[in-house]
Amino acid sequence: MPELPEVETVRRGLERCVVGRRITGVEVANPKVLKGQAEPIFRARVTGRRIEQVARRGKYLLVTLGAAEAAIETLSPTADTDVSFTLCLHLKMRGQVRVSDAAAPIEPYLCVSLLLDDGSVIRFHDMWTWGEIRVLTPEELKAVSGLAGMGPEPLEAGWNGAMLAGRIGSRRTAIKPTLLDQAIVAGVGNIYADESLFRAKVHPQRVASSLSADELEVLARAIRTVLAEAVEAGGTTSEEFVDVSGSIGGFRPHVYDRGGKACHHCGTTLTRIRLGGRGTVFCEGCQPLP
DNA sequence: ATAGCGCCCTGGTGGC
DNA sequence: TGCCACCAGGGCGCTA
Repeated sequence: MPELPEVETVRRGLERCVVGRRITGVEVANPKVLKGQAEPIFRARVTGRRIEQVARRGKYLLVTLGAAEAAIETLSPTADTDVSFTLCLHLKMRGQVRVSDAAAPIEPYLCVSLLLDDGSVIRFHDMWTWGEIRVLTPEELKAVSGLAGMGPEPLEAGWNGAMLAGRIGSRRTAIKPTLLDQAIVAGVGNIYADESLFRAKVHPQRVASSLSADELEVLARAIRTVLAEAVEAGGTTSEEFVDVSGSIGGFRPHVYDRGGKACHHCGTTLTRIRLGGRGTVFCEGCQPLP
């Protein structure tokens, strides 16, 4: 569920709370989220390092780690002190990142804790354990397949209809599942694909390559606007998403998860279909097929 | 090359 | 009322 706005909300929270802090300890409660990275490697690469910056690429959180502190270095003999490591996180469907006092009660489904030098703790929770948290070298980071082929950031300068058109090329798939492809546009998931199509008044089953340049321009702008509004609101309102302090977001979708309810714009009952294996909600009144 | 599907996982729900 | 089958869903990797 966490998409670009939710991941960006978490990024901002981490930037505010943990940049400059040093990681003094690691607790792995559920190694499944390490996705095959050996626990001693994870531990050694993280321990003693300073959190330099927190970036986001699509739905990935990328935490840059600085040099290890000499005193702690000796406790981590396998740590490669010459390499700058990146803590690479993906929340997938149910992952949550929280920052709290180390003495605060532990929420359910805790997977990894990173203890910090000011007495706080970063906790990674994931009910489904689909999420990922690994510490990677620059080479390993480049090899992350999802990052390597990722499409443009829709909130950055240069994002427009022509860029979207270039990514879509001659694709014959429906526009909705096309928007979910991270190689087309970074960070859009099921919620914001539906919301963007609704805002752009584009039917989700339109063949992607059949959209005109004008329609793609409107759609590109709709994606940007919807994502920017959701970032501003601190992410979508859902029990499944909270920011680093545990607060839910303020963005309320117009169509997502509202199948069978009235369209906010025209009152038509919203239609729910399955498209590319994903639940899809749209308004037949506002988003007609041409 | 590209599209579609199964897989990972577990809480909530609808049906019997 | 209780139990169980089934559904949701991001992204990777395999298949056709």
